[in-house]
Amino acid sequence: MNLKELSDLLGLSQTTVSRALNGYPEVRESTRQKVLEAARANNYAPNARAKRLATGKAMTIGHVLPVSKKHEMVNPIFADFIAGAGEIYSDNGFDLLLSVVDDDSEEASYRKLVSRGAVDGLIVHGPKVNDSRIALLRELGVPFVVHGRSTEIEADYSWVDVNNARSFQRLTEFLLDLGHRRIALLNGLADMDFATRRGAGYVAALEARGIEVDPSLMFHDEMTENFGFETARSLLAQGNAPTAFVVSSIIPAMGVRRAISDAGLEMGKDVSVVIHDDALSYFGNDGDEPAFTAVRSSVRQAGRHVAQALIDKIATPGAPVHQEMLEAVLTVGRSTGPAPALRHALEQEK
Amino acid sequence: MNLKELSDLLGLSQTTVSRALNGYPEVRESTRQKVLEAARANNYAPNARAKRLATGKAMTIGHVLPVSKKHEMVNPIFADFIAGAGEIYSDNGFDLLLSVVDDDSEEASYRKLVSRGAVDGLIVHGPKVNDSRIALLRELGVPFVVHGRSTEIEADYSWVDVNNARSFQRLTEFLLDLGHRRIALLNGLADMDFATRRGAGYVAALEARGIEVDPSLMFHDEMTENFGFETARSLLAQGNAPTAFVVSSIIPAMGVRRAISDAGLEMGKDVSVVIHDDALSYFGNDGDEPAFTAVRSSVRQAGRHVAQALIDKIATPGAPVHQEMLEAVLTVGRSTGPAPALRHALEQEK
DNA sequence: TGCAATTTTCAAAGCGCTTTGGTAAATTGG
DNA sequence: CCAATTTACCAAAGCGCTTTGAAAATTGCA
Repeated sequence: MNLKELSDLLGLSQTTVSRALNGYPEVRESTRQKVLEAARANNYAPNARAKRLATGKAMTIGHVLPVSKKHEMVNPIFADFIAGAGEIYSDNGFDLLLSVVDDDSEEASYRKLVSRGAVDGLIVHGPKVNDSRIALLRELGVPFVVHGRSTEIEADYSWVDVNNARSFQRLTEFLLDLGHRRIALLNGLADMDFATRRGAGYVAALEARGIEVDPSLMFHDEMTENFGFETARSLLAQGNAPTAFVVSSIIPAMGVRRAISDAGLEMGKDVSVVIHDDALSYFGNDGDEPAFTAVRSSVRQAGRHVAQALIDKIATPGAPVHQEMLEAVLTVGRSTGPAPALRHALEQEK
Repeated sequence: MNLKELSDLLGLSQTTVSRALNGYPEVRESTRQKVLEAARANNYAPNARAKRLATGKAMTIGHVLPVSKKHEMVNPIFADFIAGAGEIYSDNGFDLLLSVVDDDSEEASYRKLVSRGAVDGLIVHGPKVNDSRIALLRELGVPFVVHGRSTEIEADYSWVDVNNARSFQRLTEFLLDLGHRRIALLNGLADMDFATRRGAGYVAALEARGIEVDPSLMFHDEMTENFGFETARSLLAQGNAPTAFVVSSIIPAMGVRRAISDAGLEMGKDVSVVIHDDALSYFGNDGDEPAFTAVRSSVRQAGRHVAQALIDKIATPGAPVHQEMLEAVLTVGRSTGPAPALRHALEQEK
């Protein structure tokens, strides 16, 4: 059923039917009711392809998911982020176009999406330091919002981020307060902007206490369970092992926990672990006593905020950029305790 | 830049330019080259909205991601599946439309997507037993492929699935061969079709050995890490605890492992664990000695197959249904060993 | 009752492509 | 060399909507 058929059926013009359906005022209320009912009865929905051509709007937001052929790695936070963003799109009548591309053709993909007119706006995922996509999208003149930020980019652009530096400084300080001095950092890939900021927070906390930063305790990699496991295993096997770990995601933290128990040690007693927790739906790190001490910031919530910001931007092209810092709260769980040296001292006291 | 501008620029008609770009034969090769070069130089790409209206094709595949407001749970395999499917779409010029909907309005969402003409085909995720979506999509007359199957549905429809029953029978037999007799099953939600089949495989293995099935050892829930942890913890704390676990996904298996080590036990020695491994990119359970003994079947690969099947179906409407069973291979890892009783007997022998 | 103002409806143009049904120009065959 | 093809190109229609500009119907007020 198309508009012509529906209007013939009603004995009205296409104009009137279209206006009735789209809520325009210049149509009598009784007519509108008739139209709406006929549309429902005949299961009519305006053809999206025609509507988009006629209005010049795609009513679609693009997300580009770069997939490295090398590692075959998909960012595990992606699904939760998309779920959050998608809720907002649904509520606002937007479609979500997901473009899965090889990571070396990511820019071409953005370019194509825009020149084809397939999207009204784009989300930038996983910005790197000095990310070239930001300049590209500004040049293309398409509305976009970045999930995260990109250091070294001067230009104003819209973003939604968490305070990674402060969070990691806070996590590190927490460990320092417990007497830990050798603290390992398991971070994301070195070129990711968030990893840079997290590293800076970690370093700042150590330096503020006059503790020398040991580069051999800082690791960058894809945040897999295996990365956590292998790194922690080799660290724990060596002399002068760290007594604590700061881990960028709950997934490598699973690996760290595995390495700790494999080594016959106890997490929260012999070795402490703190993490950044994205509040992934299948890894609830919550309740009265979460497994891990963590700064938590729901990536799903971030998805909602990013989506809303982009929709607003599309609706109001002239508006100033949207820059929003989400809070990450520090919650103490069972994965942390006094450093062994300090613990012995405390026990002595009694 | 649109087609009219480009053809004016070239001094050719829109017809000729369109044909040159779309590879039709009735255009001189030298002309085609000129057109292609001008298109490239001017960064021209045909407007997707106009093209879709003109051709009557959306060149878009729809995926519906139902998100339960209750559990706020997103299926963790979704991202990897989408990554696989998306590769195929990109290679074939299709877009991927992802619709995130509340799980009680899922059917309405399919209906709308089709009547709007927004998609040429649909993927059905996570089929339940006797899933109503299959009848709906047949009625709507839209091409679709199911990832999984739906028991009790008589009609022919296209699907790509793994042999869940056989896999779980095999996993259970493997444990039985090691002398385990009390074996717990941590399964997905009871109404999911895959969970039913897996449960059946587990039961079949036990019954074939004349071992009574104990319903108090069978659990159904969302496959979160916490589900694995809580279930295993309470089981291990009670008298007559199981000596082995069959777990439907690596994620709850992480929780089981945590519960085992929290109980001061050793996985692979005191307690054995076998899993279904979807080969999620961030949980590599591979290498010479995988952490878990598992039947593995890459969900990303499944995504590729499902996508290809759907594209074929769209290209050839009259073709017979595509029904494909993917193989899951059993790989032995470090999470399994002889049942304690059997182990003691073996040690005695020496 | 009559006429201007207002409300309601309509015909037709336009969105940017593809595709049908042509027409010249170039090529071929006898 | 000329008719019959074949090749290379074009004008215009059509995809199903929205929206502009105009007409018809209704209302208000003198």
